[in-house]
Amino acid sequence: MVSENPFAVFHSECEKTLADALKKLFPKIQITNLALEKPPTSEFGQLASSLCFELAKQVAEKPFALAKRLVESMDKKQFHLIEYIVPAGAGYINFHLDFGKFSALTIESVKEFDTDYGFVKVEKPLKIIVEHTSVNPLHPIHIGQARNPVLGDTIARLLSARGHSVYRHYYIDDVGRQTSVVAFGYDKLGKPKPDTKPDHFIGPIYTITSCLIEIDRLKKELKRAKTVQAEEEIIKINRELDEWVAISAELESKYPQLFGQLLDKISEDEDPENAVNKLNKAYEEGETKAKNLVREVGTLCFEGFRQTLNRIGVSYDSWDWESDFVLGGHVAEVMQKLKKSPYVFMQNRVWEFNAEEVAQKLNLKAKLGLKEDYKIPSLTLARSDGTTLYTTRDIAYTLWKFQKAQKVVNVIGMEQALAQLQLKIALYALGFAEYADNLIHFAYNLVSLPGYRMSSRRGRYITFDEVMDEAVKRAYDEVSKRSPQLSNEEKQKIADFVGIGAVRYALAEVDPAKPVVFTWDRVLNFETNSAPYIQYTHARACSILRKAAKKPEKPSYETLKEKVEHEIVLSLASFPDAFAEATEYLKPSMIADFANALSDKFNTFYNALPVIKAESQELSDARLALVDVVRIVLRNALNLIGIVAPEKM
RNA sequence: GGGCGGGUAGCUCAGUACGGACAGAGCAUCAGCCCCCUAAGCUGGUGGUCGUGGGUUCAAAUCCCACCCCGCCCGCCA
Repeated sequence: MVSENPFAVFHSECEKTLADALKKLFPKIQITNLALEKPPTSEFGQLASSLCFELAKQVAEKPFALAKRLVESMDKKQFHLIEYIVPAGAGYINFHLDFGKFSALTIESVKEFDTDYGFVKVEKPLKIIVEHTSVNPLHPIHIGQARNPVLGDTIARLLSARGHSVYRHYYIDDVGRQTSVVAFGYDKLGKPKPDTKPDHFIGPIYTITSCLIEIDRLKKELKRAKTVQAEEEIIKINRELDEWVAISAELESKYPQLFGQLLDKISEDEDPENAVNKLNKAYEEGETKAKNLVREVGTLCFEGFRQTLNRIGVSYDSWDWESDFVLGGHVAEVMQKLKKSPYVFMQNRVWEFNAEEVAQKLNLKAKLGLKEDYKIPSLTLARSDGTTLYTTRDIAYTLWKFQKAQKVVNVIGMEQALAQLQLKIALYALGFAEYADNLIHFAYNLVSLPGYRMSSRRGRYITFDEVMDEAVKRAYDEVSKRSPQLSNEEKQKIADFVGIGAVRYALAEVDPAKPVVFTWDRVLNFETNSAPYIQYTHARACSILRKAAKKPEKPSYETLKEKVEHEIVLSLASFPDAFAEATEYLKPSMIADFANALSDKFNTFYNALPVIKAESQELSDARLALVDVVRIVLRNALNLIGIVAPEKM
């Protein structure tokens, strides 16, 4: 007998036994929640019910006495996976597994389902778009942003394994003003060919150009403020100016040649800020020259992004240019529809979307988890020069996504929570309530550097490429230390998946809601609770199987009597539930935790009990089978979070 | 000022959605383990007012209320 979810078989057996007993003793009492949960230690069995505490209130009897009576009334002949049931504590009912049978069920099930074990399918598969990363094409992806592709890709893998049709989209935000800034600088330099990785080449151009324009703007503002003697403003501008001048000095010493070139060229311009705005407007209007220029820079950057992401196992089904939605008229169409709705008004010569009014009229606040007296800020839809703003464009993009999918998950930093809320409310306002309900903002917290926030505008960041390079380098040192006998080529290969795996694990393992301060030793961990630890455990399992050099012929699973063996079996059997929960609640970290916990148990087992040289052939075969299924589950879990499961390391 | 998120061992974090049995790991630190299938490992010790104060409950890290600290957002940026 096999099952795609062995623990669920036990669970439903307990449920039925308990429900039957309840019905027999208290036919009139209705209790819907049987309160079955996993007890803290195996001493209390593998499932327990605290229902007697609740029941006690209704029947005026002590919880423990109730537990005792219920247990006594149970029909032991019906037991299959249950070995025995006991009342315990102050009134718990503890269900103990018959591990002889349960080990057989679990091990056979894992073997049978193999590469698909654990991945229980959803009843109604959906088409789901996961939009993630969507870093602007201005500079290399930095470590602060790197949390996004890792989380996004892992979510996509989870949903896909769950049976959904998943499409990974990258939204190329090429319309924003910043894109025009970098294009402006690039143009000033005479569109140079990159002499390094293209995104690393573009990065400093953006930062320096942005800095020079900012200084120019502030100087002009200062002049204006001085003519009207606005003292407070002058102080404020001066402070800002000081900061930017300091940044420019930093940039000049870092990139002397490039800085000089850009300074010369940009100073030639009377009003660089205005030139950028003009470029931005021309781009939105689809003017050929502007379009070619901006797309050229964007494409260069993306070539670099593709390389970076590919290295960590992240790929996309679609790269969506934001400008296509502007040029294709989708954004204008949305604007038209919104203006026709009663929720858009004119203020200071621009159109504003009254999200607050929509929420009130359509009674959305409770549904969206907002306090009734919270006033949702309005959203400005376009600039006074007619160019569009980010969230407005995102509405058009979102509508497009829903033509292709029933559910959309946007992996976007939590700092954009308000914009995402306004976007959702706009969908309701336009009459697309069903879309709004199926739009999920998967928010994650910021990654900062010790002492300060990463800032691409200020050129303060550590690139994702650097982090991976460093991780692989350190992994190489580790491999050389631990396995000096390997060839250089082998060492390099191992260092690669260990280093990259460590980075991926470190970013996926922490709850996305937590803020993260980046430090090297946080990411480059090769000990317990890291990808290398789990990879090592997998390799150890493979090593035993290799050394045994045979299939288990007649395993006798009843011989697996050690506590740690039972714990392993239980863990394996719980993988399908862990997977389903991780997927339903979009919690990639649960898979990492699961794999780590299973590794802990396996290593304890490895250290304490011989497999190949076990006391008897039956036991040896049973343990061999156990090792094999641990290997399968570790591999499946690692694959789910995009980490290589190596046979040797 | 308002909104959102976070606050658990010296450090990094699980656990909070659905309240349950003495709050779990890792790092650091201390003491041990390669006779044996990979020591990137294992065993044991030290270490906790679960931000604070109330409340609900047989039972609260978990639910409710108030407050404190940190971060983010409230832009004709994205």
